[in-house]
Amino acid sequence: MAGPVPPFNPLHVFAVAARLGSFTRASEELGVSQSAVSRQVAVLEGYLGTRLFQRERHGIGLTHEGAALRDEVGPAFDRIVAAAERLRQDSRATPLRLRVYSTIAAKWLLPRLHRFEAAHPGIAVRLSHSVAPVDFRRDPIDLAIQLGEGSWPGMESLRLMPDILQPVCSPRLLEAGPPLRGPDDLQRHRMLVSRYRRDDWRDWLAGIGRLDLLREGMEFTSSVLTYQAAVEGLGVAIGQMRLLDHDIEEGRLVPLFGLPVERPLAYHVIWPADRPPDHKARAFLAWVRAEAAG
Amino acid sequence: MAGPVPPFNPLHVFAVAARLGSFTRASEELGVSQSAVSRQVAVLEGYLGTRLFQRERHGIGLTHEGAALRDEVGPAFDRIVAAAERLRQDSRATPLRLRVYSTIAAKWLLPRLHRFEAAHPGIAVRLSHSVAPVDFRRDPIDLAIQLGEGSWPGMESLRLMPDILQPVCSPRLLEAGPPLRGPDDLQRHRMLVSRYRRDDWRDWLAGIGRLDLLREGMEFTSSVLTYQAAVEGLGVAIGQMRLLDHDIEEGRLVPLFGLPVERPLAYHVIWPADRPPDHKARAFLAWVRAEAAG
DNA sequence: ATGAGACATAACAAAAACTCATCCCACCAT
DNA sequence: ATGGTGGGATGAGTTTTTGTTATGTCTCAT
Repeated sequence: MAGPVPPFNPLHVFAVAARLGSFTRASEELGVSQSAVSRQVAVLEGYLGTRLFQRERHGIGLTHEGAALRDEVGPAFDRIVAAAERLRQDSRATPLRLRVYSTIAAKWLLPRLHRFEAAHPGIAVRLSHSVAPVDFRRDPIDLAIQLGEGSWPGMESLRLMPDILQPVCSPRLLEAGPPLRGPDDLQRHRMLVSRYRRDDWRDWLAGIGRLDLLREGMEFTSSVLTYQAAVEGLGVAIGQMRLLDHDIEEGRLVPLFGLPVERPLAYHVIWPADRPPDHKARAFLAWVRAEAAG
Repeated sequence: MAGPVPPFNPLHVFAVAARLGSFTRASEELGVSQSAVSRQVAVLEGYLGTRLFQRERHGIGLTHEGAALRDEVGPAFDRIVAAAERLRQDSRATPLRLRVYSTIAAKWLLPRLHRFEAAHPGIAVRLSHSVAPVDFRRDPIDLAIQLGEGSWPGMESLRLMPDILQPVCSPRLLEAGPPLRGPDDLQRHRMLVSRYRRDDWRDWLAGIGRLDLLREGMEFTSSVLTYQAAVEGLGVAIGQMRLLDHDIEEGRLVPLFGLPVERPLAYHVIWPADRPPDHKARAFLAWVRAEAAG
């Protein structure tokens, strides 16, 4: 049963080209360039030592050998493709259910999720959010991302990234508004606050030893809104730096003062200890860890 | 009929592993490392979003999905492999017939022919030699390599490489024998001559303007023997440099005096003008040209 | 406990596949 | 005949896949 195996990708490309009778149309169906098809067929011909197509005036025609090969491999590939596709569909029917904070979803996970989908086209992801801690017995959830110290009773967890605080504002505000050279200057600016993260300003000010600067701020019902307000130049928000890399890279926000403060809490992926992660969950864990690290 | 296609190599590796029930044994059958099999299966599982094997105590077992997939793709791959193999065998049944000088065969072509076979496993090569010019009407030959000026009546040709002459000897002779600092020193050495290339010494000496040094030499019935005599330290041979690169690289021979002389003749591949090269001949032409150039 | 067997994983290297840009060639409409 | 068009081939360079080595983990048998 051993022996040399033929190159399967060229064979498949050949099968498609033979079915359509044209390299160009095969390249369209396969979503690659015409050049790629031409080359793959040439590779196969080199491997087999036979011409499979006659290159003719305006087009191609199968040789005798080519026709014989197509009759054999065409149906076989159809079968393989169908079987794989069926399995992939079945698998997508039971998606991986994630629960995350909406801030994480909007600012961190969604912008990179396309990469996960590309790497694992068979795994569908369903996201849900809530501010309240997840209850795995009640909620139909496989994995959750939560902020915490890393130990939840009856749960296992994987530490993703720390929660690092630093004030941020729009570059326009920094240029055009009252100066923002040091924490003292915050007194001349509006402080933007997220309802569910009221302590962030306190924690940061405590971290730099300037609790005296704590004031009431303008409150929003979610961190996403708060950051959006900062982008719009409405004031200075206290930012979770690991979630804002995109906004900072693209110049919508700038971090202020160079005084980051790391909170004792960190983002973790958690799951119930009595339900070990299945294949999909493990794939997501490996991926999300790499994303958080890189 | 379009749609995304699954990765075929991982599928094939999976089919083998599923049939054998072991990654390690699959790796042996496929001639790759165990690690490669493990990774290919992991790629496929990632693509499909499903576990195909249960990694168990001491070994693996197919999951439900894995078994279903194997039943579909296993036979399909068998069919593809069989069809390709059959074509390849058929094709090898009519080998490419080459006629070359035995020197070219031994010193240049044979040492690199394995690369051609690796690139075109479907093309079998049959070599024959003769000193006399090829007669395509009489000899059952597809392509020949011959020395000449590049134009043969009724034939097409591809220039391969020039014929460059330079004396060579064994490094031992150079060290232990009488000195060989310049052409004059040849008088104190035996000159080795090939019967069919008697003019080589004359041409070289003429090229450096020292025809006065021409003497009788020790004659051998082929260039291969002549070079072998030089390797054994029996004297100084007049070498065709393009054929001796291997011997020189590996220290069996050293070129002398740094005075190469290019003859007006060059090695060409030739074929009858009324029989254009078929697929195999074209493959060989492309390959041999690249080898001669690189 | 200890070592042997079997799969997983990280880091790196090689080979395959692909792309872009450009040719070449046959056909067709001016 | 001339230039446009459709279809395939090819050179050069890049990206993806595939593979390797070395090492780790886990389980079983001694």
